[in-house]
Amino acid sequence: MTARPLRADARRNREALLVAAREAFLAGDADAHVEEIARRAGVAVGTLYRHFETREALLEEVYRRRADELCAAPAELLGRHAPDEALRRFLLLLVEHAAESKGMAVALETIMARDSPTFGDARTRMAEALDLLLEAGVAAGTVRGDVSGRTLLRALGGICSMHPTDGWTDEAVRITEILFDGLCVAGVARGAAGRPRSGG
Amino acid sequence: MTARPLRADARRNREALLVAAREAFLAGDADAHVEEIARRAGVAVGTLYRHFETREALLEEVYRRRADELCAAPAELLGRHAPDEALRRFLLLLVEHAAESKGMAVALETIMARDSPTFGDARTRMAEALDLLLEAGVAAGTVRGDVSGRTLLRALGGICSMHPTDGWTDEAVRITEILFDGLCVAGVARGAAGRPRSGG
DNA sequence: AGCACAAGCGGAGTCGGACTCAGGTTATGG
DNA sequence: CCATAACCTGAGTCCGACTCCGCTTGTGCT
Repeated sequence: MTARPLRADARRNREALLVAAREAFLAGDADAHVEEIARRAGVAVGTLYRHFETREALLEEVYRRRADELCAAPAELLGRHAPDEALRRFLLLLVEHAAESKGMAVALETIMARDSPTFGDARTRMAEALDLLLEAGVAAGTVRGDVSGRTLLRALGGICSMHPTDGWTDEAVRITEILFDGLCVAGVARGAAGRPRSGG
Repeated sequence: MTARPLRADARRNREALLVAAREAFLAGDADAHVEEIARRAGVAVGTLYRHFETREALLEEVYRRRADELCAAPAELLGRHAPDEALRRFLLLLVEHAAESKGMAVALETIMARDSPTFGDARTRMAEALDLLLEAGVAAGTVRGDVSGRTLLRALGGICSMHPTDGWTDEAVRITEILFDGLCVAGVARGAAGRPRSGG
């Protein structure tokens, strides 16, 4: 149980592997070969497997770290905005991140969509981040209380499972706004972004 | 160019392969082995590969056929309901299909999410089916015109990338209703869920 | 500094699953 | 009922994830 600290070289290698993997995965090559990642990190595959159970475990660690970075946002947003606005901004933040980095899109998609228990951790953190926002909104009476962060996450996952067609970002943002509006309690919805409901 | 008709035995084998693959894939085992599928169809792998370029090509054909079945629904729904109601029913139809069959969920997810050009065809048909409904709604003035079938498809894909947790269906239906409400033009939205839209 | 040794590392080798191809089999048109 | 092209088979190839064990090295102790 008592995990003694890693030896210095081991810690360095572990970090190098994560950096290499992050480069490969977040750069969009979700099926980069382990051999290649190990080579980039300057170690052999054996070393990679000493640090990560499987290829997928490495993938998860990379995505989990990325998710953690994003999960810091809600608390900060809540400090600066009303709950519903904070929620809106966070949703758009995720979508925009996905738009600008194919890797992030794959990451979001993977974390949210996959069945594998492996991603449960990242998924849970992400869902909790959303719950934080949703609950604040419910407490303020501006957001409906019958949708869980987890469910919302799935819808976002779908939206983010993108492929950079021209104009994708616009549509993704639009449908995210629709989703957001639906989450707001009727009549209390903010009018912020000046989004005219276009007729047709 | 002029494809002469398949020999009788070849046609039979091809069909048997599709049946076997459908059983495997739609039953939820999205990574069934080719060997197994061939065995179930009573042929050898070589035969499988004579009919389908790759494993993924077979997968696609199965999913494409399934998608075609579902794509027949919109036209029929439009004949019996107002456009917005038809749209709503179709969205819920997809979600419910996904709920009752893990395989269909995987199918929807795969068709909608994957980057591979392989699924472009099925994706396009599905998007067109949605476009049909959206356009009818726009013409009737009840549905907004700034969201494409393709985009909607993605959001649904996310919602459907489910894993049968208890209560999933309820949440999926709920978030789909939210999405639907958002698609309706303000003030004209049907009253079903009792959630009048705020003017934006 | 020097030593003991557990932690760590390298990389050839195993294993499993998608895919191929040479040779036998069979539908089909004449 | 023959010729032949289409078809089928399944052992073998290829390739990528993962393993294993002998060698190397950081670390704690004297």
